[in-house]
Amino acid sequence: MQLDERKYTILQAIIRTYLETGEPVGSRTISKYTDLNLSSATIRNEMADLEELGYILQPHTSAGRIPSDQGYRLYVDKMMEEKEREVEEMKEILLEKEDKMDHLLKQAAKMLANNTEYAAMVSAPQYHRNKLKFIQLSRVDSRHILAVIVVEGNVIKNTMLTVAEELSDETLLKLNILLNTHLNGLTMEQINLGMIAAMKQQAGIHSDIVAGVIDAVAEAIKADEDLEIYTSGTKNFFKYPELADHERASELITTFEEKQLLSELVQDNLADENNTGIQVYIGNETPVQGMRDCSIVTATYELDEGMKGTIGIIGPKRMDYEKVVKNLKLLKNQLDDLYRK
Amino acid sequence: MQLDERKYTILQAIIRTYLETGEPVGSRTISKYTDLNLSSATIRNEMADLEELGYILQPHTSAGRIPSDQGYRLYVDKMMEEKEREVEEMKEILLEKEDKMDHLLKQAAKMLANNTEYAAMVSAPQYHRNKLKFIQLSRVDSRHILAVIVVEGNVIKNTMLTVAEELSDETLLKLNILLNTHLNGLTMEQINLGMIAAMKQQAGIHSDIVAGVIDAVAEAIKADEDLEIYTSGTKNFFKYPELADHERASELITTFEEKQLLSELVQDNLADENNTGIQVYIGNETPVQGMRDCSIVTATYELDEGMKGTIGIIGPKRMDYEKVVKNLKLLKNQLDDLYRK
DNA sequence: GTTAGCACTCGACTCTTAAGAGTGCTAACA
DNA sequence: TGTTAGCACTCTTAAGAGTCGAGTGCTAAC
Repeated sequence: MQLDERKYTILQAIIRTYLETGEPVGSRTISKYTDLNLSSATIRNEMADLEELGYILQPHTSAGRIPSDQGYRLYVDKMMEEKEREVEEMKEILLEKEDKMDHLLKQAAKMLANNTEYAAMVSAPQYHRNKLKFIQLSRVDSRHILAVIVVEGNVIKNTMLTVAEELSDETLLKLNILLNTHLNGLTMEQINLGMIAAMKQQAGIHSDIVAGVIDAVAEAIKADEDLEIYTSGTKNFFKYPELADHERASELITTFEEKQLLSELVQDNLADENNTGIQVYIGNETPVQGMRDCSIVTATYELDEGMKGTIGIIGPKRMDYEKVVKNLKLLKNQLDDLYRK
Repeated sequence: MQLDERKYTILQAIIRTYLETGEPVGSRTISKYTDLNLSSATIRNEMADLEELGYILQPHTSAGRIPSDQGYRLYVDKMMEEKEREVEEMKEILLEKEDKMDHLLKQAAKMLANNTEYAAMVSAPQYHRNKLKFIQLSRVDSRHILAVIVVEGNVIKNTMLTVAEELSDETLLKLNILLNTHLNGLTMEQINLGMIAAMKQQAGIHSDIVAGVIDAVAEAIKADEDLEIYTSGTKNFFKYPELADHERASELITTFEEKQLLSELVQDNLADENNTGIQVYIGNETPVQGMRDCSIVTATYELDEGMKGTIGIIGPKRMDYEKVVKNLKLLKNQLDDLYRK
């Protein structure tokens, strides 16, 4: 049996209706809804075929049909094939140009959740194997030295070091030169024990400062490993009865709160090299345990210097995919452009 | 009518039983539970009195009684009066000494939530009216200047400034001196437009850098206003049926997610000068809208240099107050000691 | 002051019933 | 051969009736 045009039209009608109502869709509804001018009986026949093909399901005998994961998948794929949707009628999103990235991303998550009425997540950009760019030691007061470490991608880390006695300007300068000469432009792997020993020796009685700086450098470089993820719109789960029963809701909310569980999603996305931009996971396709009853739509954005991050929407399988894709694309573009202009 | 010893014993028995079960408590249960050796009929009489006094409620005729907010209040007050509970049998909490404060606090929230089975929040410490301590400009590469701003309490802010053309070492040094001379030791209020204008004039063609730094300083000083709050254990709300219905849960979760809404709580706590350490809000006493069906127990911790923060537990009114208080005290002490040893 | 007893109340649960939506199948029609 | 009308059947859902039991308030006796 083949999926001909008419069958697809009916499938589409079923899905659209189900997206709105969340209730199983009956043959009569479709008979009236579409402009095919077919009786409910004919629709019933076609529906039986669609069921046999695996695109729709019957929750129980004598209920209407609901789309299966496979059905959604077909629908989404077709939709994505269509020409890039115009984004014109969307109301302008105001991403205020805050200089603090985390504020911006928090705001982005919130906006996504508000616009779509689903739950949203935004991951901070991940950096690729960082090189050290610059180290600066400064005296803050007689007992404290501030070490500022700048890593490729302009990630900055500060550490306050405590010293037993005040350092002279000269000593500070010497240490600054020592550190920068040895370490600039190096990656984690390139900084080895031999170098560290040599530097400590040169630093003499101030070797503890060198040690402190090295620790901070290590931390600054590996900082990308604990991934920052912002979420918003948790309460939207309650808007969809199929997600809102205690057990499911509790699981979803935990997954959403324990942001580490979402990192799978981010990894999955960033790993996919030929990622065209938007990724849709339906039901069991999800890489995130505990969201098997949901659909997840994600996009990958890229800031300057190869820093990539992920934004995503989590909602019921009967999600308004078009709206969601539109929103994600829009935000993705905004983020892509952010540091490019 | 007076609340005599026997009435209080009965009230206590009602509350204790209700804490466990969450079900209205009947007279027969109390008659068996306490060692007063009173028949259910007598208990019924006393209960009628307690109800008249406002300590307990009847959800409907012919149901048992549940404690009123006033009842809880009495119970909690009496409990707090009792000698400081020993904390001995508590299993040791492992607060690994991470140097990153936010990690530590996140972990603290998680631990609280796990230990108590309620939802937990931890606010990052707030600083009091900050003075500028130190400014440092450094050249990162030919087009970028890094401004590091250190504020009293060793709060550090970094800003990357972009310049049209490379600055000489000499210019940089001059700017550094200019900024530090004018601004060090000043508060937000003390930096006025006249000063800024004077500095810009002295900076000549580099006045845009001065402007950039001033902006960053403003932000660093007011940074305490957008308060960082960490939460954990949202799913625990689902453990208590009285909080788990859709409407309530949705509201609670939103409140918990929109951390700004919790700031009331923190403010309320920090404002209270003669705060002995633990604060209990029952039902309507809460300063947080949308948590009127909950009880909230908070503690204030204090790090070095007068930096204060709040930790808290949010749960149903029938909360195990003793356990919660114990946990909060323990964590408070750990945090208090953190930078003191 | 305490208790036993009794009538009464009211929510929770179970069972039944009816309505309604929707199906599959068959037979007739174009 | 594809489409449609009709009908018996299935299954869910909502409403109603009845029962159970926990718990109360009140009264009268100890």
